[in-house]
Amino acid sequence: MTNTPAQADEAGADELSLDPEREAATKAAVFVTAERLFALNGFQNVSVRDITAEAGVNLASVNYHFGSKDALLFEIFRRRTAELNRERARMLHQASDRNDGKPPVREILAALFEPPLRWSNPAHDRRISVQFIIRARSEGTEAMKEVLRTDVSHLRRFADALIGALPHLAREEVYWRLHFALGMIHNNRFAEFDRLHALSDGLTRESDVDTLLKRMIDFAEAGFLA
Amino acid sequence: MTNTPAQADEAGADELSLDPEREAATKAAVFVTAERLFALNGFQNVSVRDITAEAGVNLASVNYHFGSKDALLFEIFRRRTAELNRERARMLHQASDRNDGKPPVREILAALFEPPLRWSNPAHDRRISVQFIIRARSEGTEAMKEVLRTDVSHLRRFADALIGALPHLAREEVYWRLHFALGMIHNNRFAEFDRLHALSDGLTRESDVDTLLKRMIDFAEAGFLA
DNA sequence: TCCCGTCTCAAACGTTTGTTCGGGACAGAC
DNA sequence: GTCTGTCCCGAACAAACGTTTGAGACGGGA
Repeated sequence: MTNTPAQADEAGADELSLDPEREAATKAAVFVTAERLFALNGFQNVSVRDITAEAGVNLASVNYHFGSKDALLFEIFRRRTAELNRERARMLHQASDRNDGKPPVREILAALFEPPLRWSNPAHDRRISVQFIIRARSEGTEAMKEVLRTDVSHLRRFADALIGALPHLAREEVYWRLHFALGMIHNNRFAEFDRLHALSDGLTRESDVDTLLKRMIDFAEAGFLA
Repeated sequence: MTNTPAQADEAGADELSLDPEREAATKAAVFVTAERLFALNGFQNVSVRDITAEAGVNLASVNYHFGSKDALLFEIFRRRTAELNRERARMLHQASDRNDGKPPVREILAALFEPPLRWSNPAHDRRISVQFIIRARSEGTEAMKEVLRTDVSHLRRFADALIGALPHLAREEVYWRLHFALGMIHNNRFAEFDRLHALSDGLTRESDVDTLLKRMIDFAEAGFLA
């Protein structure tokens, strides 16, 4: 019973506490390496051996520190989505403060689009995290999809804010348009940008994040105000 | 050398010819069963044994008729995307004829959205095919992604038509907005609808395809005309 | 010094995977 | 009848997979 700290760790650290100081260097190395490989190559195309080999740790480290491969995947998923939702909520809160509790559509969309888009900047550390989150939406474990299906608490405030900003629209209509706007984000994958690049004969460039953000907000705002 | 018809078949039937009469019943059974299982459970989560067991054929049938599991996947992908592109091109052509070669944005978007959306109707046979195609975009083989990245010939006519309908817009802008509109389609997955359903407390219903189509076109048209 | 909890290690386990093999059934041509 | 090509079958193969095991290294507290 001495060689199973994964379950004890789960019970102890209820909150998402990283504590880089105290945490074992091996566990952190597995975490970041796994996130990168999963994001780049897909969940099923990366084996535990690939992770541990690239991280320079022992094969058994994954099961020792995380319990299983799926549990490792789920922990990365939980931490990154929590960070993203926190940042989005922070921006929405600021927008609400700036507008006496009634932010306009444009600022609500900015709070929704800007965090993942800014993180997608090639210079940004979290570029990989965004790709991981997007991938989880289609390739995720059943546990992940269960969360994605049922846990919509982070979207409630955005839906309510949009309903408040569009009082003339039926609530049903607002939900659908939020659904469409979210789809625009999930389409921000490597392959989709490559297709766009090929279609436009190199006219479109991915690098300019601020311009892309403005384009997305313009498009979605017009859709909401239609 | 007698037991390898897969390669000879590839050379012989250059075009996508099904010929249900002449084609072996086993091959057709493998094809439709594989498509359904792949679409429902994901490419990597379905084994050759799952397919052959459910289809009621021998395990070796996949390799005998298609060469390999990946080749089977690719053949399904090629046939279904070809059918989808053909239907879209047909609708765009009709819209062009109706408008003296200059169809408006709304009809172009209808040609883009309507085929996959109408096929997604629960009553429609091709519901599975649409899910397969959507899945190929994120879980596909490297061969599929290569096609998705480079082969954009089917989108050329849509991009040109949109540029013609929006002469005041910069070409670059049109390409980006087409990219956004396509993202709205790819978001039409089971899990995404479930999330929308949970978020709206059951206010939104998936079943009504015509209403959804109108909503999507309204949203995207406003984005293009912004 | 001894003990104990934490962590790492090489090695192996059992399962599942895609693929291949040889044989045989069946039908049409000669 | 004999041959030939097509197709199906059970059986096996080698590889890769996630996971488990038992032992050992290390360090702080008694």
